[in-house]
Amino acid sequence: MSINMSEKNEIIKALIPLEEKHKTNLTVDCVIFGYDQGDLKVLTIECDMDPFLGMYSLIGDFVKETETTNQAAKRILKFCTGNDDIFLEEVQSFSEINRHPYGRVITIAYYSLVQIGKTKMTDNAGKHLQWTSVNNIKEMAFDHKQILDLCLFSLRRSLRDSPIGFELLPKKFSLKQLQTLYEVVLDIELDKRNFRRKLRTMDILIDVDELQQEVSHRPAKLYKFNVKYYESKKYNGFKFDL
Amino acid sequence: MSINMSEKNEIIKALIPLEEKHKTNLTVDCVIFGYDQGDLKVLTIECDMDPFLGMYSLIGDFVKETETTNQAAKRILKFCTGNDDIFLEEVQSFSEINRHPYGRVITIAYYSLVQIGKTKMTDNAGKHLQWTSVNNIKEMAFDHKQILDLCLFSLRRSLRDSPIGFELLPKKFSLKQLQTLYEVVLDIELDKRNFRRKLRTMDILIDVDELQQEVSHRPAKLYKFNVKYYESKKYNGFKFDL
DNA sequence: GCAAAAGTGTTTTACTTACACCCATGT
DNA sequence: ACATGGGTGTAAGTAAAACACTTTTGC
Repeated sequence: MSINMSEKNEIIKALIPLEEKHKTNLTVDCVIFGYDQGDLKVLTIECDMDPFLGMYSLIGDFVKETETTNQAAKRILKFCTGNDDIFLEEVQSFSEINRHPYGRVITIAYYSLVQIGKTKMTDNAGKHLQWTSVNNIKEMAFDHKQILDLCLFSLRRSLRDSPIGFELLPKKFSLKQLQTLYEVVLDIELDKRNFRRKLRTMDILIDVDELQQEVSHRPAKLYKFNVKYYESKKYNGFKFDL
Repeated sequence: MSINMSEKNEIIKALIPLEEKHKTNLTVDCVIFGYDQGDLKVLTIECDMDPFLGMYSLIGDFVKETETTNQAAKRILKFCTGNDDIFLEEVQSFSEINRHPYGRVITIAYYSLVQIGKTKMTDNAGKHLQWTSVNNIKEMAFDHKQILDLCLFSLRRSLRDSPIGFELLPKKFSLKQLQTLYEVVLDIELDKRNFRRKLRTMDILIDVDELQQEVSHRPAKLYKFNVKYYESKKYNGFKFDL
């Protein structure tokens, strides 16, 4: 006696207890942003799934029974970049019925910010990871372009009202680097003197008393973000705002 | 031949195809805010599940195979309030392993804003729905207090930078009503004249040329929110900000 | 000494805050 | 006429925007 696939599925469904009936496939997808030489990048892989073969895809995985969605996202980040302790923020779920060719898959989108220099890219599992300029991505597999766009929107919003830009820069950076980051990601122009004054009055940078190396012009002073000071101030009515 | 429950579960698990292995129970939970006489309220039911019996609970349900999470939330809202077309916003997922006594259940939290006067409370399915003052809720079933707190945080943020306060008021309202709403929800004091000037310069209210009825003092003028005008302006660099 | 980017203050303008009295209605 | 909340403008202070030249380094 043999049964076909859809008969088998029917039998399985009948066996599954009531409280299992509503179960759904749940994944997380990570928009991993990096910043390099005036260019906002996102970590992509080539999609190996049928109607989207070869297209850019985000990095995601199923949420396991023993982990939270946050832990799933952190696991993916660790896998892709080699780092724990990465800035991570949940953005939104995506649950259109036919968003995935395999069947119903609901995903929760996260974005994270990494310093490209600190990531050891593990070209693992045969999948080729690469940093792709956000501006060069016109389409992606599944609904991943939509996910990317929303995460970018969310990043832009957060960039203005919390000090997360530093997550994309090396620990020590020049004021010019910081300003360019803001200009590139937000797609705006900033006045050098006003930008610097604002940072000065916010008082969240530490002058590390070092200079840029190997530039063919006057080297800039380097600073680092004063995390502790900011953390202590932010619960005392202080508002980051750039 | 008879088999016990855990044996049965093992058999079922073995039958389930690979891509089903990661399936999880997914629900949505709705924080339905209403505003009444200077008091922010939330729609609650009594929990009928064991360790939380009798405690306040949010309203939620499983996400069905044929609906998006948004549609699930809208279905719940329709069921509870009788209305479609309700302001609805996804906030965050909650996925702690043991957040639910039945087993692994991941939920996506939504908050929505309704005009209490417009809701026909359907005390359906034997569950008693009631409006409870947010300030009176010290604990809730499951992790629902945490969900409520986060939704309230999210509401407060949105209240300042988008014109959603109107969703909680009747179509026609006085400036005082609007100001009190802001004061109550944000827990701040506002200056009457400055508040009014700000609204005047934003130019998003229409004077409906009616007066308050049945008050034992000088009746206030009534206004309505100029949705169309706001929608046309917001893509032209205009920024709501209160 | 010249190219290239770093660094630095002042003035104007717009926005925010603080504040007190008269007005319209019901009783 | 009085109690109650509705309605209005101005002045001072603070934050944002606009703007140009000097300094340091490598070549």
